[in-house]
Amino acid sequence: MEEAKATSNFIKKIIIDDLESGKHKKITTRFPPEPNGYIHIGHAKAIIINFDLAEEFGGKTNLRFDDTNPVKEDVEYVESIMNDIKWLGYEWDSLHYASDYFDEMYDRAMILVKKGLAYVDDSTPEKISEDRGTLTKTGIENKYRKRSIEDNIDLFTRMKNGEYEDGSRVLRAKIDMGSPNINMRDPIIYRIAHKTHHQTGDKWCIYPMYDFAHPLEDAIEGITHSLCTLEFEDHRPIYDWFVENCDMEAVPRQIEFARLEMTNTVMSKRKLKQLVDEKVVDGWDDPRLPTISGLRRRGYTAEAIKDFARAVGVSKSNSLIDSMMLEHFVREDLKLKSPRTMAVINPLKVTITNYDENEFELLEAENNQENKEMGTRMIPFSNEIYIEKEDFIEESPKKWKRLYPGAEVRLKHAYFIKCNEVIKDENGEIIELKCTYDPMTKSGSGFKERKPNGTIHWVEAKKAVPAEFRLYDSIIDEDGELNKESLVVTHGFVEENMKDSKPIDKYQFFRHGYFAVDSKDTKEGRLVFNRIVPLKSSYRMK
RNA sequence: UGGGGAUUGGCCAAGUAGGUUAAGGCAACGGACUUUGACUCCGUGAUCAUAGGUUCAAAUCCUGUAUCCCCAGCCA
Repeated sequence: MEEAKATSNFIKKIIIDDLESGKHKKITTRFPPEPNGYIHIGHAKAIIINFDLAEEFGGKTNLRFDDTNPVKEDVEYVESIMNDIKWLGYEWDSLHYASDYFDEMYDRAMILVKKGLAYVDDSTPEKISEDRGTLTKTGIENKYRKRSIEDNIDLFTRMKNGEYEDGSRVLRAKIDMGSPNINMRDPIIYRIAHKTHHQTGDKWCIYPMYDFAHPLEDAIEGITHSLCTLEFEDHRPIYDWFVENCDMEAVPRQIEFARLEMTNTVMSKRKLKQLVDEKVVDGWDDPRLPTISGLRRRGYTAEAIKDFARAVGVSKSNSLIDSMMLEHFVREDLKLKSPRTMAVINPLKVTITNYDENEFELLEAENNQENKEMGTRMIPFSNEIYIEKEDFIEESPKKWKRLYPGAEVRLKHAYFIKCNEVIKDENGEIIELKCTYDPMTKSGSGFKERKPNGTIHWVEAKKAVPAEFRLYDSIIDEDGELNKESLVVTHGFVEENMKDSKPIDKYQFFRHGYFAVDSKDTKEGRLVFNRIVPLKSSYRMK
């Protein structure tokens, strides 16, 4: 499709400025996830912005795992993140780990110590917090702040050598305890954690904090434009302070933008992890989650996600995107790519009384009327078929365009049928319809003498293949509570020729929307379909 | 009684060295078409948070006010 590149935005203007002024010849961006969970569509937005920007201006983009806190991280996550980025269709210029720079970071911290710009603080966490002051109360300097450079060199070296307990000491930057920006009140730059790191093993027992590590990582890699989300605006002064005082040659520039928020879903890693850990969902790739792996399993395409992110744009205002927008781009992308096929997700048996029960015929059906290149297929027809329960009603409302007693409708790709008799069980449930068909009305015959009361889909009963259908709804409702009906499962039938469908194959089922074969639960002889998105307003009665 | 951001139609979002009827997308609502109530096609909405000011002229400049978001992890 003719999607527009990201609309013009403030980040582009900054880049163009920096390029035109000669500040940079090439730009370099980076995507710096912490490997502490699976990435979601919000991360995808950041990935797309970073890669698209670099591509548009002839630069490059690095992937860097910001693994400065071994307590929360795991290799499982680094693998899933790489996999998801590739699936989105991006290739990073080079791969890095913040932990690759631990030696250099330590040396740079020592530069700070030697300049008298960092000190070892022996205070308890509680004391540090107390001395930091509050939003309206200024912070106060403690006695450790006055330690000599020699003592600090010695103490910091011992910290690194593992002579102290976790939490007993920290290294702090000496900036300004009286700053109105709390983040500048002598931020902690190293903490002690005797914990095995997933990349560096037991080499280190002190780990750098984000505020210190991130600007150095960017500078070391020669990142020119370091994009992050709005909550880091307050951190920009620290970012610049470390780049300058650690004598970094390269001077990266931090630019903040609003994170993606969407209606009816959960976009916080913490909450997603909770849903996974408490087994409320199937795993990080549950089709109801906005994780990349969940969206992929559900059947969303990378193209659709990219088109969506580009359409949403980039700005600095906190916004809540209507998830209808995402659904739109998924339908748009699938429209010409997926075959239209018939599936009955809530079957009602129909016997065609004037069709010979020993007879059998094959009808030609187009795979996609909007994309003739997809060709045609042959589908069986006989005296026994299934139609959708919802397509029959005993008392027809005014604008009902489907079947009811006495009415005639077209079976898609086949004949007109007319309902003559309704069969119910002892509970009054409709279990079968007796209909007659009109051979004159065969699809493609050009029959025009009568107009049917609509067109409905069906599958031939004797050869139909059983399948399970999973219909998803928002994981949370309007009140932000967990939606207990976020998954509805039904059992029905699909066309015979779909029995060899492969996981992730996508189809449009008439009136029900787009479906993908589930990649986890579809096994030999068992077909499971995830509904990707419903068709727009498909069942609404005007 | 701190600091940093934001505020353009229901949801996003262009537009900011002031100057014709304030782009576009999503949603909604009409109508046409239709062998999917889909698709497609046509049509419909804002004076730019608010109050003043500067100007021949302001969403764009100035001043005040309101509302929302972020910051007091040895998380990122």
